[in-house]
Amino acid sequence: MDKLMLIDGNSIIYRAFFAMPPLTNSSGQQTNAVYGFTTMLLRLLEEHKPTHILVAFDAGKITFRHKGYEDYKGGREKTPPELSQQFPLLKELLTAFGIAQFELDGYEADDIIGTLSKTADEAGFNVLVVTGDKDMLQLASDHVTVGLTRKGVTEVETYGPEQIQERYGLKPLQIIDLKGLMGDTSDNIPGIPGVGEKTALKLLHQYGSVEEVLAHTDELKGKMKERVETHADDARMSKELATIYRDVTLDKQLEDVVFSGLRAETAGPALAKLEFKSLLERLSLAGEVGSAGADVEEATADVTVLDEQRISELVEVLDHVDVLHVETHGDNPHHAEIVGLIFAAAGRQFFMTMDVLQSEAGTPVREWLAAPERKKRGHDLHRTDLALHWHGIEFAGAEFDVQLAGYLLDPTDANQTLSGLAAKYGLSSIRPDDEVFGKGAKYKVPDVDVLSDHVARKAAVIEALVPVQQAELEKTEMHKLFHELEMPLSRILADMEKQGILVNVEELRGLGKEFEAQIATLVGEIYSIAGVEFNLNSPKQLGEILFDKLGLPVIKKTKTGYSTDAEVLEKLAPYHDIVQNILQYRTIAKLQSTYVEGLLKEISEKTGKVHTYFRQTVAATGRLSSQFPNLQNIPIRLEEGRKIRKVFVPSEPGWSILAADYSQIELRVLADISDDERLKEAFVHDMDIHTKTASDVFGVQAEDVDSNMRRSAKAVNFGIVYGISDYGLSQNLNITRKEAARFIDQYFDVFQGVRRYMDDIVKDAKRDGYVKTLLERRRYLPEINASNFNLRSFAERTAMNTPIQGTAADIIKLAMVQMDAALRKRSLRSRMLLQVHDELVFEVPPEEIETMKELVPTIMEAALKLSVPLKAEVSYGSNWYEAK
DNA sequence: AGCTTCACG
DNA sequence: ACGTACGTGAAGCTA
Repeated sequence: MDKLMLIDGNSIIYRAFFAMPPLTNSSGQQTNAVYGFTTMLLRLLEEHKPTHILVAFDAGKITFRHKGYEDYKGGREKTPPELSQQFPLLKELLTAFGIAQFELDGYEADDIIGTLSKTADEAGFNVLVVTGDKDMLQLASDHVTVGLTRKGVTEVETYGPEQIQERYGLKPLQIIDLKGLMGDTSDNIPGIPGVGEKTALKLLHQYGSVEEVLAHTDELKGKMKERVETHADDARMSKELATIYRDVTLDKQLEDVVFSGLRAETAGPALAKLEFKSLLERLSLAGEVGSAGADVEEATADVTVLDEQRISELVEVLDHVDVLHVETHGDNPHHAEIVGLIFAAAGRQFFMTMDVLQSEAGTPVREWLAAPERKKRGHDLHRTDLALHWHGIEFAGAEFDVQLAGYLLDPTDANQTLSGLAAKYGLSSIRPDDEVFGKGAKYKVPDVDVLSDHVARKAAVIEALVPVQQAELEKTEMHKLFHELEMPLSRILADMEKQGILVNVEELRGLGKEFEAQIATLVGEIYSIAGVEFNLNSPKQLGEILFDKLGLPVIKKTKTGYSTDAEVLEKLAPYHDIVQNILQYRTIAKLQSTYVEGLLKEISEKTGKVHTYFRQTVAATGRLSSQFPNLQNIPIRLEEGRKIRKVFVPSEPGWSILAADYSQIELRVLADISDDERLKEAFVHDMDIHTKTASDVFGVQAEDVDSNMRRSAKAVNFGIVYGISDYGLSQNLNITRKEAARFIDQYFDVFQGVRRYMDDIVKDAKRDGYVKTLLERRRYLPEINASNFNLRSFAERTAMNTPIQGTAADIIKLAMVQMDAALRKRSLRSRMLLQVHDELVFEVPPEEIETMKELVPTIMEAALKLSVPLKAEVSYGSNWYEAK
């Protein structure tokens, strides 16, 4: 049976605030009311196990009740700041718990609760209303129970019609009459002076209602008669004020308040942030994995350290390996050392070092590692794969990676280490690696007993995590995304990285020579103009020269001093010749240090190639990132830098580099998810989207769009994708905020579907606490309801941007999985080498060029069916530069 | 280690 | 009034 719990947020937090002793977190923020509220909430969850929950808050200062009676709640003390500061904390915590909350301008929490309890009652729910306010007893019915807090908030006493009868001798609705007669000083409801609970009850037991009492004043006597007659209007008005309005129009449906248990991956951190340690421990998620926690302790008790003789003990149970963990050292997985391996199998744990694995006796284990049908569960199997590969050991069959699962469950959590995951899921703790091994130069592998114990704990935690995360992935509908996209992709990425891309070193050194000469000239000129030599790479020294010595106007400041970024320098260029030289120096120096010297350092001695590492668990939107070296930011916009691309060449003679990129994928995704007719039509006809936007926004024919209009429209389109703000657009276009705001308004007037999307997605985020992509990838936005304007605005822009950027990321990932399958199926020799967000780069033998020219864009365009076509453009050449 | 700058999508 | 455009990684300087 469905059970709805409706909580009167204001009433409970108020009571909690006054009932709880002051409690402050380490940053000095008082948290006692949130703590009291949460304690009560957790107790209610355990006791009542609701399927639906809503916490209602009062909104705005003026409710419809004030319209008839201006003094309503007049006598009330102003909310103390120590309490009002706690509202945002509570709202943030509720969001993290996955509990819906709601407020509506002009209405009190009572009315929202009254309305929803009625709806739910009619829909056959059992309803529990939780409040500190006796008025709410009027809501009770056969299926609606009212819980009143007693003694602060620690206990809740529940009332149905029977209990109300027992306590007051009244029907639930007569509570309103009771209030009408006796009033309520806390809400400044007058009632009849001199009539308290006792008298009011006596009157009601005799006459039944305020109206009946007033109709029979002749039967009353003396002072009482006089009072009732003089204050008849007060009584009627008081009754009206006390009546909870049960027919508010809400855009809140019962399905919006479904509660499917505390959301473990966000509830834990949110409680930790508030420093509610005792609650963290008693939290149901700790209970949920409590037995797993015990298993961790047990599993680590028995670790067998294998040598060449004893390796057979593991070989015998290889069929039953539950978890594999390879402990590595080093940031770059291509160069990672392997400290040791641990296998959890048949309730035992087996540890070995690399020399054992690589010995003759290790052969069956190596075969097991290489067998794709032998499924592996572990942490960061992508890294494991690469590390083993460079040690001459092949790896296949990754089935469940707890790091990748942790990332999907909360992509913004930077700590996806096992130690972090263990803490988050309330498992037995793992010491941080830094502490066990030491960090940086102090890194040292400890004795084998310490080491094997440490990694055994890791294996045990992985084993405990797998079922918990699997359940969470199912609950959040991300299991398909995980098993069918991210897990397969991790193997594909590893393959691309092992393959690497060949660098023409002579060509790169040649470019380095050219840059070196240019830098020397520029530096000489700059020093001579400045009249002194200084460190050009120091923004501080450069600032002193420009602003103190040469007296140029200060355009912008940074935290630490003058800003000297390119935007500032552009504005300073007219004032002094030195500025242009500095800009040019910056450009070339960047190319030299990052792209010539940086790239040279990353070329593998073994292969002569660069083997980047695509990180699959860092970007909050679902994108990949690239490291060691970053091959996703190789210059292209300026010709000087673009030349760098010439050094990326095919690894076999006669082959070509082929690149295919999506055209306007983010705006096409926006067209699809916003369902904006105009935007969709633009893509159905494959128009130049910026020109089309300009023509629509400025109301001119497409052929009359000049370059300035197109440039503005392009900036607006970018802004839309980023989560538009007038300020951001004004900065980008160098116009005033007002003008930018006008552009945006005009844009939204034309693209009304986009406006609706932007409004709706922010609303959804405020309600759910997260946004998602077309493939159900989630991103939680805990700050979406923050009272701090900056934090909230940032979260709102993120809410707008993430579904767009994230869906585009989903699409190209799908294309990569499908591309990999197609290359295999057709036994093509072409190799996928790089992904650059909306672009895939391959090396292709000559006889496959024609095939790949067709195949790659075809697969990219069909990767996911949208309501607008996707478009991919392909080109190829003898190096990456030529593939344009 | 944190800041500033700048390369990419 | 509030002060930013979304997402990354690398290099060099400063404290």
